[in-house]
Amino acid sequence: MPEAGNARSLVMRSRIIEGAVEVVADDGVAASTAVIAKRVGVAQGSVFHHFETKAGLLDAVFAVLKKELRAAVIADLDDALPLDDKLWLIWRRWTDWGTRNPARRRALLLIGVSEYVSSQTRQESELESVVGVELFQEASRTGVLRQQPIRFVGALVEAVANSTMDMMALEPARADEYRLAGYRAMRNMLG
Amino acid sequence: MPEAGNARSLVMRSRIIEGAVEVVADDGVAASTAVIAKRVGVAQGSVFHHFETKAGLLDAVFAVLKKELRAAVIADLDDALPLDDKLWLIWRRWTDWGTRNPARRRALLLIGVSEYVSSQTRQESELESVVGVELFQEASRTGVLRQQPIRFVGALVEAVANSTMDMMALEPARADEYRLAGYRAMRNMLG
Amino acid sequence: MPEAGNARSLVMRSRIIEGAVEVVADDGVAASTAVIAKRVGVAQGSVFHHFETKAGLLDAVFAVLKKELRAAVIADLDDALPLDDKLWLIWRRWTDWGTRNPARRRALLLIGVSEYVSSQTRQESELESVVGVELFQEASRTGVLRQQPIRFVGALVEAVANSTMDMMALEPARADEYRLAGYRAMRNMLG
Amino acid sequence: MPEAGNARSLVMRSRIIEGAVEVVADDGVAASTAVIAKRVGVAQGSVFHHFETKAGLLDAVFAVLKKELRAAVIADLDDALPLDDKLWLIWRRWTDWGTRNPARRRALLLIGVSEYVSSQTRQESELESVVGVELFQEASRTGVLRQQPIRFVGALVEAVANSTMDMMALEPARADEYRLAGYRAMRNMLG
DNA sequence: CATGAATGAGTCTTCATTCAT
DNA sequence: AATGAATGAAGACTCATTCAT
Repeated sequence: MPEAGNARSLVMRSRIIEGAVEVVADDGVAASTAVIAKRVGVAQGSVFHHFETKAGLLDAVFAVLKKELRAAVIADLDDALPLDDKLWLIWRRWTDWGTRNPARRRALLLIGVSEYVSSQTRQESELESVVGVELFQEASRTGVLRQQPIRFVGALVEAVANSTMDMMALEPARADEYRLAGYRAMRNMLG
Repeated sequence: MPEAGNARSLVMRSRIIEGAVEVVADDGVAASTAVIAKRVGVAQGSVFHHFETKAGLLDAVFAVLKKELRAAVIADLDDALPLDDKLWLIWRRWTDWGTRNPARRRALLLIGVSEYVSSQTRQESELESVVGVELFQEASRTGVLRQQPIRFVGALVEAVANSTMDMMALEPARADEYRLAGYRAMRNMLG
Repeated sequence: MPEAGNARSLVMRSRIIEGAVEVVADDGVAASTAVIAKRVGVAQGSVFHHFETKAGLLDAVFAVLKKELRAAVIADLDDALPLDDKLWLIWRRWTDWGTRNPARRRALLLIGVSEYVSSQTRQESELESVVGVELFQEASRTGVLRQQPIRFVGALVEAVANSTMDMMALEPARADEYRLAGYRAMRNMLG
Repeated sequence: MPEAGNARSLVMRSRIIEGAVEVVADDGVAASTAVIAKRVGVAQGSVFHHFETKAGLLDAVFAVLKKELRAAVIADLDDALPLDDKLWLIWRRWTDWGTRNPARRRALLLIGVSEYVSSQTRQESELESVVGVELFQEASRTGVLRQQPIRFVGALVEAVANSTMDMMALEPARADEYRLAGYRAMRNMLG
């Protein structure tokens, strides 16, 4: 396991993660490490030079994708904006990310429901999300979900977002319409 | 492969399906057919007398659970009831089923996201759901989701239901509260 | 793992054990299970149908060889015989077994010093040996080893026997001479 | 490969050998070179700057330990001493070395029965032992082992010594007693 | 029909060794 | 000389599936 790792090593680590994203998106989490290695063009053993186990690799993939998604959604959010503008901006970025990175979205979903994510990573990624979710909770403060745990609100919003993105992927021609309908549904749901 | 099958054979088929439900709920879809056979108390080979492949078995499990859930939710629905009463009744039955059959719900979810479900079964189970979903669509006819495909509405409702049941399972002491909050959120979402 | 196992299965189990004996004698305990399977002419997986792990296999080999050696040495020992006649008979049978079964002797030795033998098997095989070792202890009752634990006496006798068999294997032409010299050395050692 | 090597290089070579002793004593000859390197605190690759192969390393370890044991046993032996005094002195030194260096003794034993020792090293170490063994042979000149090859005598003495040291290690409280009993047994054996 | 032994392709993982830096 | 990243050939073990009984 390279502790700090030189530049070349870090590049290789990233390449393996990217390969895993693609392969998992294609074949699910049951995809073999051999296929991942082949996709990246490295030796099988090299995968285990960078990640202790397959679980360690997929855990890292999950963490990376979560962080990436969060960054894409939250980046440079103007605090001065009205809440609704912020929510709509987040929604647009979120669904954009999903539309532009179908493989990443699919990999994130698949790994997320698998047993490959360590509870630590799951916890950390949940914690980091809090900032974004808080805005949705704020929006729900006058609705039927007031007094519900942030976890519940977050789960509901995420569920609606994912269903929306599923539709957008299914009918790209009407993607904009689905995005808006999904947003309004979510907005109404919060109350 | 017993096409129609005598009574004894059908019983065994059911027992294998039930065993698969339990094992998948415990160990995920990666559970081996050998473990399923052992749980049921039959020989490994017997599983393949009733199902051509493991995929065929899990496909059948999925179909059975979907049908069962649908039956539990839709059964004896009094057409004369006001729409909102019908929806609440459905919601209560749905979440009850999930609360009382955590293994079945988990198995249904896990198999549902796996590659073991044939597209035919997926299509059929979607078609069968239509009757129930129509009520939700009807409820959405004046809201932000009016003119959205029934598939979208259905997916949204299902997503909210599942998030609700997740919370109910997480904190059984507050299950009733989550059930109601989830229902209202769903109701608001439809508009 | 076949619980009782039918005749055919038991035969295969024995064949795998015999194959393991040969391969371990040739290549040491580091020999791969694949080579063992190939030597026997069965599929690799079949080895694990009969033995849970490689350790389980070698453990069984050890137990079988120990039991076999013991049987060959102790069988039909006339209690009426004078002690010295008994000891010499045992010695001859022991060294005969070693001479006639070089592979078995080598495998027994190699597995014995490896970490593949479970402590349970080791204990059991030690317990079973007691009967034979008691005679040597009896012979040592007037010598310098009187009052030493039977385990010590047993270890010393076994050590001398093995050194003797090593020499016999090295120079088969003088095997009889080494056998006798070894016996006398052991006899003197006991006192 | 440093042929002669400067001082620093020789030091490192020694450190690697010492690391290998410890690791082999702990984990057996199957221990990986990576673990050895880590124990020493050098890079994996560095091991192979000083030893061509793992076999080469363990071969060297074997030679070093053999030489060390021999030196500890034979050093400054007063030729004027009576034979029996010399033998007892050797015996005490031998068993002392084993008691004080359990890891070294264990490593020596484990490597000795492995396939890592080259036949050349084995031969050389046997040759060097001759000087010590000669004394035992001399002692056996009137006993049942007279006219037996020195190799046989040596093997027998070594076998008894090792069994003795095993017992000493097993019950340190009675170590002195076992040492003496083992010596007398050996002495009687030689005749 | 039921059984469970047998199969062999496939999985994750380890490790001695090489080599660019 | 020293490093440690990269390699790829094995290794132990799993498992869906087949088939003789």
